[in-house]
Amino acid sequence: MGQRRTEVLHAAIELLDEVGLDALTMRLLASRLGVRASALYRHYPSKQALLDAMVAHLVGTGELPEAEWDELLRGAASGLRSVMLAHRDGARLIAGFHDPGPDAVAAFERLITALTEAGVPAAAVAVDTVMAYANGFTVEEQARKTRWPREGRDRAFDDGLALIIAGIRASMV
Amino acid sequence: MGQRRTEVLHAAIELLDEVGLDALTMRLLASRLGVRASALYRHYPSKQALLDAMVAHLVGTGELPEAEWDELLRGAASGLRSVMLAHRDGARLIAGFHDPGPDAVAAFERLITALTEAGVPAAAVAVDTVMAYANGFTVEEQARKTRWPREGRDRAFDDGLALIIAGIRASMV
DNA sequence: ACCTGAACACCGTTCAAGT
DNA sequence: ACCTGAACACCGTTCAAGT
Repeated sequence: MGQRRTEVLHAAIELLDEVGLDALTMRLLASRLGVRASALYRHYPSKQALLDAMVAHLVGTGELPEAEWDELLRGAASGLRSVMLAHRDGARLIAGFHDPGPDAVAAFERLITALTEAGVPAAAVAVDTVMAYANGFTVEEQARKTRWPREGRDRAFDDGLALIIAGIRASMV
Repeated sequence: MGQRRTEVLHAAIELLDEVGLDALTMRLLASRLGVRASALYRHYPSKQALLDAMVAHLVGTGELPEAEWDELLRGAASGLRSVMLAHRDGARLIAGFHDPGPDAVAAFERLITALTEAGVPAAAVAVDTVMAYANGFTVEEQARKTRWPREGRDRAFDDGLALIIAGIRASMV
C-alpha cells in the first residue's frame, strides 16, 4: 500500500543526516531512490509535506513515565533536545515551521494534566516556558559553528532547566 | 563611499517586510533597486553576507539602562522579542544561523557583569537561560499560523519570563 | 500503482566587458 | 565605482504519457 511512501520518508531522513537540510533536495533524494524527482510527488504532494512528515516521524510521541512533576518536565525538555540533536539540522527542521500537529498537542495536554494533578499551579505556563527554553537553547546550540564538548553543553542546558524548575517550585508554596 | 552598500541593506529590509524571508531573492532585490542581480555582488560577497548584515543592523546594540537586575533581564528579553516581531520572519532571520558577532557578545558581557555586580550568582547561566527562552518563545510565536491577539501573547511571554526570574531570585537567598 | 520525459518559471553566483 | 549580459549549475513543481 503506502509502503513506498515510508521508504521515501526513511531515505529523506538518511539523506538529511548525510547532507544537511539545505542540500536536501527533491532531485537528490529521488536520485538516491533511483527515480526522477517528479516521481516523489506521487507520495508527497510537496517538499513541505515531506518535511512535515519527517518532523512527525522524528518527534513521535512517547508514554508519560511515572515520576515527580519536576522529573516529568526535565524528561520532556531533554527528550525534545535529544531528538533535535540526533539529526543534522534537527533543531532547525523541528523548531521551524509547523503548527504542532494533533499528536504533539495531545502529548502537551497530557503533560499539563499530569503537572496540574501534581499540584503545579499554571501548569500550562510551566510547560510552555520549559519547551520554549529547550527549543531556543537547542536551536542556538546546533546553529553555532564553534562547538564546545557535549558534556559542557549538557551541563549548561541542565543548569538553565534547573533555574526554571526552581521558579516553578517557588510558585507552589 | 560605501553608501550604496547601505541603500542595498535598507532595501533588503524593506523587501523582507513586504515579501517575507523565503521570497527575498537577490534577483528581486536587484530589480527593486533598478539593477541586475550580479550588481549586488559588488556590495555584498554573498546572499548570506547580506542576511548577516541585516541581522546586525536590526539587533543593533543599545545602552544598558540603570535598573534593578530583574528589570535589566526583562528588558533584554523583551527587547530581543520586540526586534524579532518588528519584521516579517524576524525570528527566523535573527535566531537562525549566525555566530553572535562581536557587538552582541559585548552586550551579553555587559549584561552579565551588571547582574554579577547586583549579586546574581551564576549570572551567565541566568542570561543564557532568559535569552534562550526569548528566542524559543518568539520563533514559535511567529511561526504559528493561527495567531491569537498580541495582548495575550505578551502576557504569556511575561508569565514565562516571571517564572525564570523567580528561579533566579530563589538562587540568591 | 508507480514512474519517465519534458517543460515552466525560477534560483545564487561568476566573470568578462562596459561607463 | 558601479553596472550589464551572458552563462553555469542548479531548484520545486506540473503534466501528459508510459508500464
